[in-house]
Amino acid sequence: MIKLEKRTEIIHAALELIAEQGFHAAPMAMIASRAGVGAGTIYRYFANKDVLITELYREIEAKILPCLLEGYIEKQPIRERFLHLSMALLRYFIIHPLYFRYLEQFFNSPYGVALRREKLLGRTEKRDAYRELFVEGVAGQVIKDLPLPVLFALSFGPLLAVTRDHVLGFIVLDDALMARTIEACWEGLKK
Amino acid sequence: MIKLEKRTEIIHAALELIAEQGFHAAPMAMIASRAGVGAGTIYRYFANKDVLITELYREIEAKILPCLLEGYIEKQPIRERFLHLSMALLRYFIIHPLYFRYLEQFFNSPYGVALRREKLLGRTEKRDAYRELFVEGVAGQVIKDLPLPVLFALSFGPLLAVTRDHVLGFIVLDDALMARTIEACWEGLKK
Amino acid sequence: MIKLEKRTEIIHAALELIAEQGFHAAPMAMIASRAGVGAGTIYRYFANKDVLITELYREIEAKILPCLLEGYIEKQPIRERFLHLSMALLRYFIIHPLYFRYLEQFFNSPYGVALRREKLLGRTEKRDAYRELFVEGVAGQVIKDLPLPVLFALSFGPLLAVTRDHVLGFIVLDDALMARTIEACWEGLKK
Amino acid sequence: MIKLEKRTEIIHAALELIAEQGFHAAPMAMIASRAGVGAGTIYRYFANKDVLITELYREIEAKILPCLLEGYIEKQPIRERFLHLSMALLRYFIIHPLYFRYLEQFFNSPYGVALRREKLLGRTEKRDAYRELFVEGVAGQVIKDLPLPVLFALSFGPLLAVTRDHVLGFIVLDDALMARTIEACWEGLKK
DNA sequence: GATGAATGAGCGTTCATTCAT
DNA sequence: CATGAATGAACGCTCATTCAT
Repeated sequence: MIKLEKRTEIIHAALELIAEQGFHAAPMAMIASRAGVGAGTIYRYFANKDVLITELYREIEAKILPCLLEGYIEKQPIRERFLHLSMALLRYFIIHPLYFRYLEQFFNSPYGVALRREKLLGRTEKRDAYRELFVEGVAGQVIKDLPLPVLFALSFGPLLAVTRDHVLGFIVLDDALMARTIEACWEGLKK
Repeated sequence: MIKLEKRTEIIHAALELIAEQGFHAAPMAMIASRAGVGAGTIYRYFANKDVLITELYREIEAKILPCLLEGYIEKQPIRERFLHLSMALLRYFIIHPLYFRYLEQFFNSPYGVALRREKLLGRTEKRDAYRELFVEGVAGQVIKDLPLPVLFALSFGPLLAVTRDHVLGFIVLDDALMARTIEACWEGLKK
Repeated sequence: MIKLEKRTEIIHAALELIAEQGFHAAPMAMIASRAGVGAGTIYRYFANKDVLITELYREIEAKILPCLLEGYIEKQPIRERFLHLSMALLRYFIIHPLYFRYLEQFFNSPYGVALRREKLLGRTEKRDAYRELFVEGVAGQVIKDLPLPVLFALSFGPLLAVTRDHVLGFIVLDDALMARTIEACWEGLKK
Repeated sequence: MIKLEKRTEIIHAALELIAEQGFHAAPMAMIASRAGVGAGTIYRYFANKDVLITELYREIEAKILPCLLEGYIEKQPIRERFLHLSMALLRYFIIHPLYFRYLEQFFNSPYGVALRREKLLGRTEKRDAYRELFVEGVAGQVIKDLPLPVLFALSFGPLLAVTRDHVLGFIVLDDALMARTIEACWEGLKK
């Protein structure tokens, strides 16, 4: 369908420009021209720039969750589940560096401020998998008895940092290094 | 000297506006008016906005390092030195939330992109204290044998994340919680 | 015939939107959607927006004239004929406030500028009824010997003003008030 | 003072463009270029286009009132006062046709809609002079006992209509014709 | 004939920077 | 030295019109 193709082109052009150069390098006219459409055309698919930016964010997020949960076995021990989720997360971002960079830009822009608040409060499903893990782990005395935000910090802090380093080319995250990094995170978490 | 006072006022106005609302809320005219100077005056102290923003960044960084090293004893065991540096870092940001928020804005803006690259490559002094620590720790088999960027990630990742959570009001970082968080980081690092 | 129905729908949609909210609230796409047709379809019936707007004006005008002349008796005295025409005019606008509001919008828009010139020069039929009246009245020394535009002003000026007040809800024009208002106009006209 | 000159130039450019061609012919860039200033400069004097348009309206209005009341004698009979005010009004518009045309454009645009409502309710000083006149005249049985809006219509309706005709060149309003026209209005008003 | 997706010129507005005073 | 008025390029967005289907 033509309609969907154009929408896809626009979303993709926005993704590339913003992920690669940041929001300041992505005026609507440039998004349009990279997408190969007229400037006004964008507004047939997105009410305004805010909506385009947020929609793109949601699309990315919607793609991540299923990947994390693929092969995820609820009955496994907490440690194994943590390793699984984290490995999946790292792999996803390594495969989709544009998504990672976009998310970084998004959360550090006025567009993402409101959403960041939500996320930090742990309202989203993706984090819910982690959240359940942490709650269960704390209750079962497997994980340190620290406030949830601190547990999140101990997990996502290093994971996102190494992903950034990989994406920027400072390190090469192969499976072995990912595994060792995640293992280190776990050692910080575990009681 | 009048000259320095104006410079200081300008820097401070920029700090407040950017830290509190982000770059998009800090046009030069607003910085000037909050600083109590004419719009053109800023250009007598800073060649352009880029320079102002970067200069402010450097000033903040220059203030942090001495604080981290205050009471820092080179001869202490690696663990103690890590705890010391990290405690000092957290305390510094808790006391100076404006600086923390500015740094976050800065690193996630076009202005900070070049510098981020530098930092990640570990060229700056502040990180050098940590760097020495890590190099020494790896050599002495006290710290995991992971690439330096990963070690940085395991340390700064959680520390900056909990600081953010504190600044945004999601948790309250008192000395005890800071200590436990840093301890957890250490457990991730140590062999 | 389908064709005529569509044309009617388009004209009617334009009438409603423009009369109720003004030209600025009536983009072609909105007219089309209210008319239940495609945006491009309008251009099969009207060469462009200008033509649509002008055509709508002409249709309204064409509807008014017969109403004014209904029951109009050429042989009656001038005063009675003036009262008749004016009463019919007021009643028409009271019954069709959308037409009245459209005409107001139209004459005060770029679209109507050219036509206004025409009208003021007295080239249109509707005014011709009045015009004959005035010419005859002046000749017969029944009406003041003033230039035609002044006589038009003394008649239409108050009539349109009270209609506007009625449509906007500032007064309620019942038959009695209409009659008294028209009578007052006549007293201004008569010798 | 340069500041005032620029402001004046901008106001004047807006007045000319809007009075002569209507709002549609007066984009900010054109106002700026006719005023001989940069596009951004207008915004140093007026917060936005709305404000410019409204400010211009207020300036015109503020100039009219004193002219109407010059030589106005409260103690004169109602008829004389009506003739005085109306003569002054007509003369003012004849001398300042641009003002007249601007006011017409203004009141028939979204900008003036709110103000029109106010005016029709008779809240403004200028009309207050007329209003007092009418109230007093009705009470003293000199003027027809009609609702105020109708009395306004019988006065302003013809006066504005003949002014328009003059400004557009359909008639030439000399003092004699003005006097006769106003006299005719009075005959419509008086008991 | 009818459609509505696509277009792009043109709008109002912002803001980093300059320069006459 | 310091100023702040002036600038104009660039932004996000609208809408009359076209044209492939």
